[in-house]
Amino acid sequence: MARTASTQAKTAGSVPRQEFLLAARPGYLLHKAAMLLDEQAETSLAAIGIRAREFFVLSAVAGGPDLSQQDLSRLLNLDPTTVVAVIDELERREYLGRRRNPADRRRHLLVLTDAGRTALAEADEKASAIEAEFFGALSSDERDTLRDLLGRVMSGRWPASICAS
Amino acid sequence: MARTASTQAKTAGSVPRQEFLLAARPGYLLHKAAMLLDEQAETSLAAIGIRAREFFVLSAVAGGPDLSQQDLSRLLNLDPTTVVAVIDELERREYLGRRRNPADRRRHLLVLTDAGRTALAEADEKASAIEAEFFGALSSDERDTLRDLLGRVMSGRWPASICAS
DNA sequence: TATTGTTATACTCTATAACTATA
DNA sequence: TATAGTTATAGAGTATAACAATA
Repeated sequence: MARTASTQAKTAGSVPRQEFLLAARPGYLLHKAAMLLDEQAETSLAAIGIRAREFFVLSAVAGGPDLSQQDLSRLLNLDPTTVVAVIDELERREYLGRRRNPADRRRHLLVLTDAGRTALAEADEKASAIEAEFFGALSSDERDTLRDLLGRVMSGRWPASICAS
Repeated sequence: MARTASTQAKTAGSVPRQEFLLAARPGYLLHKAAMLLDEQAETSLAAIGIRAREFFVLSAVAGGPDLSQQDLSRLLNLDPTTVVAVIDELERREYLGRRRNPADRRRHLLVLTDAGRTALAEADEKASAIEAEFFGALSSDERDTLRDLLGRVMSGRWPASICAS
């Protein structure tokens, strides 16, 4: 874990001075908030022995066995070789299994095990707790608004493999 | 640049299926949107030969010469050793200079040169263009709302060195 | 005794290219 | 001829520890 993270928590102030112009940019706020959230998520999930990216993969695979490893790569912004490594590890821990896809024997069907589903449920609970803490300054309505706005920003930017149409 | 990025743009769909549960989480939306924005920012700034982190440092230093390198580390979520490398590079290109701080001779005063100010102005324009494109799906009011919400989330999480009180 | 900046170094993560098997 | 997954390897990025100068 980065040394910057823990130090930051201790020296946290209230609101930045006007001179720090980046803080006025929605883009930088998005970047900075995501960095903080990523750190907290990684720390919190470490308590149950799961990396954030592993949680992402488990969660995506839980949606159905139809996502190829390359789909996961595009969806989760992970290099294809990183996906291999993550799935190797998840398979080693018996959270999921690779089966051949009969429809296209180059691809794998990724299927969760019961242990995988249990781990995912645990991680999902942690994720909710992290969000509750991280977005704690916002009311429930405001959190919905934030989610809608970010959803709109992301609209049209998801890979085709997970889209309805 | 990640291969996932360019591929993603080409295969972009509209809105994720319900089965991709992560897409319903404000936390994951924040994470994913920031990844995309970071990629686009890096690509766009590369056109003028500047890294995103270099832009961040230039912008923070422009606010005043009172931020130490460790302040920058905490503020920008960069390891202290990374800050040294970034400033080395910016100094080599004569965008800024290190002066001894007479008040505390362990610290440096980081001062922008005219060339640094010019580069910053260029980068700032690029940044505005990136934001205009990235948040293009939102109205001006909605963009303000997003900025306010993220600002509230970040409130109390900035390092003391850039805070007013 | 603690802190700032620095260096050297180890480590992790990511990207590149090549290969196998399938289509 | 192209694609999915894999491997090996190179390269970039990050963290760790130690040091000099200063407080």
